Amino acid sequence: MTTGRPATPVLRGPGSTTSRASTEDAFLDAAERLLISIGYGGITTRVLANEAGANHGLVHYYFGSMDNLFVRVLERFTARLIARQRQMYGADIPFLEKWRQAMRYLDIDREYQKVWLELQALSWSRPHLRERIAAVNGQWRAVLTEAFAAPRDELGIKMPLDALVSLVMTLNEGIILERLAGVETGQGDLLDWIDGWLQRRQAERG
Amino acid sequence: MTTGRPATPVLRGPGSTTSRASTEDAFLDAAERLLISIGYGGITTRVLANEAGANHGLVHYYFGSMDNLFVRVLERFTARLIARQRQMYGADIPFLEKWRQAMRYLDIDREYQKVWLELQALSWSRPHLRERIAAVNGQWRAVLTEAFAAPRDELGIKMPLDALVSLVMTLNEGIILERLAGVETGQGDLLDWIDGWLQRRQAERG
DNA sequence: GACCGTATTAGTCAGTCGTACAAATCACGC
DNA sequence: GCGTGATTTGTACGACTGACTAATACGGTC
Repeated sequence: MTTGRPATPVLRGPGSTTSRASTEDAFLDAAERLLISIGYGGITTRVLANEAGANHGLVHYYFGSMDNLFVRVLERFTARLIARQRQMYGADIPFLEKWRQAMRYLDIDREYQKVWLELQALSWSRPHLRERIAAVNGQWRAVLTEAFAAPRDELGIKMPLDALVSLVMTLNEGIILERLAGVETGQGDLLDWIDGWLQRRQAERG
Repeated sequence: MTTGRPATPVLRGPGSTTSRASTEDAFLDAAERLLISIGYGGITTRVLANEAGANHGLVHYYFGSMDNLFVRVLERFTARLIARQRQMYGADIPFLEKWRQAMRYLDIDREYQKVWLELQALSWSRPHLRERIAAVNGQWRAVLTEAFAAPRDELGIKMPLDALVSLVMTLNEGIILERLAGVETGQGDLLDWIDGWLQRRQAERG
């Protein structure tokens, strides 16, 4: 498990809400692990509290509802990966290298992807969650829009930027969805072809 | 609701299992409607039986488990749409027309898509369902592989067929996933660009 | 009309659920 | 060392769950 942080005791600062942060984090860490392993359907207040090593009554005391806690897990996890992704795309290396790194991340980040899709599935039946889930989608879209604007010109891609970003977004989401269902047929062929296409373009243009 | 069939009383044939089929269908129809409207998480034997107008004990009598019933819903629904899709792709019209019809279906079939993704989400935490869900994915893949083999040659697409099919599959799945979360940004631009690209190719080659 | 197997019903079972809440505990300023 | 408010605990509640069972209704066959 690369994502869960140890429940390090936090140095108590002045004021009143001292250990609150660490307990909240224990819940968020536990929920993250459980979303990855058993999905939201199997998470009850008692199961979650047991995993977090805390009392189940605290879930409502701190978060009000399980839904709210779940969304906080996604938002915290997303912030980590968005920052990493922005840094990667901002590096001063050829675009082809960035693309390859992004495809490696697509392979590595399966735990985040599970959390993201679990929460999406939850939002299908919980309309009040839709907005916050869509916001996460929007953040990823913003990262890709920034990252692909310049390479699009350099590689001479005629497709409008919005269309290109949607192509990459849906490609990623489709691959994630299939992999979660245990399907990987043809994905390697497709990603290999894209890699070759980028190589050729870079050789011609760059 | 365009998908649910009315619970027409079936003419009792000889033998013993006479009205069994109609009761089973009532459950499958009800489950289909409920998967679309509230998702699998909200469906219990009693809710389902109420929607089907039957006794909740019959769920186990007929299907053994809710999971099994859910998968039968998906398989029945898939069979309907696979047949329609094969017929459409088999017609003697230009490929561009077929593609446009497929994109119309992608817009119309949201109820099926909801059922499909609900069942995929269920399979994430139920390993024993994975195989049957993956089989549905395989059926769609087979349809696309047949449908795109000839057009690929005619339009002079260099990408390997498996890669091309994965591109179309993941594109579709990504669009479905985003739409379920209420996100449609850029999809129109992308589909318009693809349409234009196909027009140009057809004009040059066809 | 008696018979038989399937279809159907109502009801029971042992659990689990989210939520609420009073009591206990804790940290900390004074 | 006491008061105070935040934090944590244990317990209880009513509702609900999937699974199961025994009894009954029914439809067709002799």
